[in-house]
Amino acid sequence: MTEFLSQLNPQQREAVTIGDGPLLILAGAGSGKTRVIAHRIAYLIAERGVWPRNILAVTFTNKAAEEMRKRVTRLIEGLEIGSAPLIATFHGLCVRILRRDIETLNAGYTRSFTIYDQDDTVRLTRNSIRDLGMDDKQLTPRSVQSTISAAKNRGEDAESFAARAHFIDERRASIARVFQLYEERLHKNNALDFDDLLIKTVRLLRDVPEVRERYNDRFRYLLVDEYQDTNQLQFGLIRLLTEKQQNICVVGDPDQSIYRWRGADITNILKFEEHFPSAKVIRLEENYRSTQNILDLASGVIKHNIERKEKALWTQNPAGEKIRYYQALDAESESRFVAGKIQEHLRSEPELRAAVLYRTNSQSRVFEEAMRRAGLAYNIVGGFSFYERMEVRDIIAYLKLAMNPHDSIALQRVINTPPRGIGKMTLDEIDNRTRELGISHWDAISDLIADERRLSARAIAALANFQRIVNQLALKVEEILSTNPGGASPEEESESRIESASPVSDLVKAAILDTGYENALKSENSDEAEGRLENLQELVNAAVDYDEQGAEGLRDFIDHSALVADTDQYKADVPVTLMTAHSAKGLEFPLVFLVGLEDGLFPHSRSLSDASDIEEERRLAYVAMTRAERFLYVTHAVKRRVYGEELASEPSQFLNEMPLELIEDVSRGRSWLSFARGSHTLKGEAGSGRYEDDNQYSEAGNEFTIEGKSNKPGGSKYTGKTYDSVESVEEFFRRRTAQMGSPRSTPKSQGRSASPKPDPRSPSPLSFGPGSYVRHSKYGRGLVLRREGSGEQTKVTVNFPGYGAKKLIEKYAGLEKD
DNA sequence: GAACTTGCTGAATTG
DNA sequence: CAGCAAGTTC
Repeated sequence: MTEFLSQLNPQQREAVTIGDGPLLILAGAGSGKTRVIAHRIAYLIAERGVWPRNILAVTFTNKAAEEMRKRVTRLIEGLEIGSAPLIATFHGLCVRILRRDIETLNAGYTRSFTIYDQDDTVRLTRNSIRDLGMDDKQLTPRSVQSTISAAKNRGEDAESFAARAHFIDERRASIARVFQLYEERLHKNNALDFDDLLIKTVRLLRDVPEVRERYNDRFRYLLVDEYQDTNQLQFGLIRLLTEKQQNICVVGDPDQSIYRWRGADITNILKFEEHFPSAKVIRLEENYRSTQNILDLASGVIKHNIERKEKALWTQNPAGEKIRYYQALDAESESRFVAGKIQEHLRSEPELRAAVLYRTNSQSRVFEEAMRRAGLAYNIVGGFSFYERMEVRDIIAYLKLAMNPHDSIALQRVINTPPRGIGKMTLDEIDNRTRELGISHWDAISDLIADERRLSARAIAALANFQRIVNQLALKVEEILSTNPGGASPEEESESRIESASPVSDLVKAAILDTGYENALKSENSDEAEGRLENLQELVNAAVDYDEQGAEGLRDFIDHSALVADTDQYKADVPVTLMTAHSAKGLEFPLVFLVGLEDGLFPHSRSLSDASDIEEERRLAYVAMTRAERFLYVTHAVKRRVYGEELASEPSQFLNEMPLELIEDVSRGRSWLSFARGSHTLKGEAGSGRYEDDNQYSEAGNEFTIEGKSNKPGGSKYTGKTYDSVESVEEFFRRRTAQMGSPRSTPKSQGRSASPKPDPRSPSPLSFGPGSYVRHSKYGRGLVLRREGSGEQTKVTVNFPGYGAKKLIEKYAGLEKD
C-alpha cells in the first residue's frame, strides 16, 4: 500500500509521511497541493491506522471538497474501513456541528434553524432599513448588508459596532441601528446568515467545554486547504478544534491569497509558526503543471508585489509555446477571437480542455454567445447558479415554510407567489400586526383571519387559502418525518411503516403542485415559463439524491441549496469552461484564456486607490495565469461597454509587467504590444534589465513573512517602465493619436478611444485632456490619463509618479497646466 | 389587485 | 444594460 508514495517527490513524500503535530505546507502553484493532502489522508488511514472518522479535511469550496473526496476515495479503495473521513467546506462543517449542538449554546436557537443566504439577508436588511423609517436609497440594502457582514467577520457584534459607530458619523450610526434590528430579527426567525454559521460555531466550541471536548476527540486530525484564505473566525475555529491534539496540517500559498476583501487574513499563514510553535514547515516548490514560459510569465508579474517573499518555483517542464497576446477592438471581437482559437486547437487536439477566465461575471455573457455561435459545448461556473433562479428559490421557500412557518423571509417571498389575491394593502396590514404585537408574520395572519374586521372578506379568504396551503405542506412534512425517521436505528425502521421510497423528492413535488406553482406557470404559456418548469423538474431530480436519507434528507437538501453557491460539478468532459479568476483557483487546464486585461477591469477599478488592493489583484492574475498547463492567451479590448455605455479602455498594467520576450503578438495590425516593444528598443535598455529588481527582498531567503507594510519605497520597486509610468503613457498617447490620424486605421470606432467623450457642453478653460501634463499642489507633476463626466462633476484620472493614479474632481483639485 | 410602463440607479470577487 | 421601485391603467 505504500506504492502510492512512489509517485511523490521527496518533499511531497515528507509532507505526507511526517508524524503528528502542527505542519505547514507552503505549496506553490501547481506543486501538487491537493495531491499531498489526499495522500496524507490516505497515508494516515492505511499506514498509521487512524480511524477515518477521526480525520477532518476542510476546504473553502464545494468543488475543492468534491475533488478531495474523489482523490481520497481512489487512494483508499479496497481497504477495509468502516467509515469515511469527513471532507467538508468550512460552512458545511459548521452547519453539521450546529445542527447537532446549537441548543447547548442556550442562545435561543433550535436545531431546526434556517440558513439565510445572500438574497435572504439583503431582503432582511431592506426590511430593517424601512421599518426604521430610513431611506433605502441613501442606505442601500446591499451595501449595508456588506458592511454588517464585514463587521461580523471581524468579530464585532451589533453592540460594539454601535459603540464605535457613534464616534464616526451619522451614516455609520444609522447602519448600526439597522445592524441591531437585523440581528434581532435573525434571532427571532431562528435564522443564521453565512457569517453566523462560523460565529455561532466558534462561540459554541469556546463556551461549551463538553462540546469542544467531543469534537476534539472526534477530529483528531485536521487538514486545511487554501489556508492563506482563512479569516479570523476560521482561524478561531481551527484553534478550538485542535486544542487537544494539535494535529493540524495546513496547506497554502501566500501568493494565491485572493480573499482579503472577505476578511481573509494572510497573517494566519505567515504566522503559523508563532501560533503553533512546534510547527514543522515543508515547501513544495516544484511545479508540475505549467510550461516554463507560463511559469516565467506569472513570476514576472507576481514579482511586482512588494508585500511578498520571493519564492523559488521551478519546473522541469519544457519551455513550451510562447504566451499569445491579442488586442481586440471590443468585447465581441475578443470573444470571437477566443472561440476561434479554441476551435483551432480542438481541430488538432480534440481532447483539449479550455478555460476562459475573466475578472467579473458580467463578462461571461459575450463569451457564452460566442461559444454558442461557434457550436462549442461550454459550461459556466458561478454567476447565477441553479439555486439562485427565482422559481427554484420560491419552491425552497415553500419547503422552508413547511418546516418553520415563522420564517418571515420565506413567507414574504411566496405569500403571493403565484398570485393569489393578497395585495399590498393586506401585506401592510400583516406588517402592522406583526409590529404591534411583536409576533411572527405567520401568527399575524391567523390573527387577522380571526379578527374579521380589519380586512375585507376577500382578503381574509385569500389569506386563509395561503394558510391552508402551507399547513397542508407542513402536514406532509410531518407525516414523512414520522414514517421515515432518517438516521434512526435500522430495526426500528423496518417495522410498521408505509415508507415512502422518495420522501424528499415527493415533498418537492408537492411544493410545486399543491401551491399552484405549476399551474400558474403552465397557464402562462410562454417559453420562459416552459424553461422554469424544466428547472423545477431539475429541482425534483436534485432532490432524489436525498431520498435515501429519509426525513433528515429534506433538511440537508435545503441546506445544500443555500450552501451550494457556485454551479458546482462543472463537467470535466465539456471542452470549454467559462468562469471568474476566483472560481478557477485550484483548477488546471491545458488551454487558458485570460481575458479583459484592461485598466479598471483587471485590476478592477475599486482596487486602484489602494496599493495592497492592487497587490491582491495581482495575486489574482497570478492565480489565473498559473491555471494554464500548456497554452496561455492574454487578451484585452480597446473599448468596452460599461453600463451600456461604450468606453475606451486601456491595457492593464499587468500586461506591461509581463516579460515581453515571452509573448507573441497575434493581434491584427498594430497593438499596444507593438508599441510597448517599440518604446522598449527605442530606449535601448537591455531586455534582461527591464524588470530588474533592486531587491532587498529576494535575497532574504525563503522566510514567508511579510516585510511589514512599512515598505515605503524611495521610488517604485523596479526600474523598468510600467504602463503607469509617465513616459510610457505619454508615448502611448502619442502613438495612438498618430494612429488615429492615419487613414488606414479601423474605421469610425477607433476615434473614441484616445479621449473618451470630449464633452461639448463644457469647454471649460480648466479642461485637461488625456495626454497633457498637470501640476498638483501635493503630488507634483502628473500625466492625465482619462477624463470623465462633465461640468461640475468632471473627474480626471492623473498619474503622479511615486503616488500612482489618482482620480480627482477637476473643479476642486486645483490643477494647473504644466 | 394585477399587469404594464416609466424612470432611476448602480455591478467585484464567494460560501 | 440591467433590475427594481414607483406610478399608471385596466
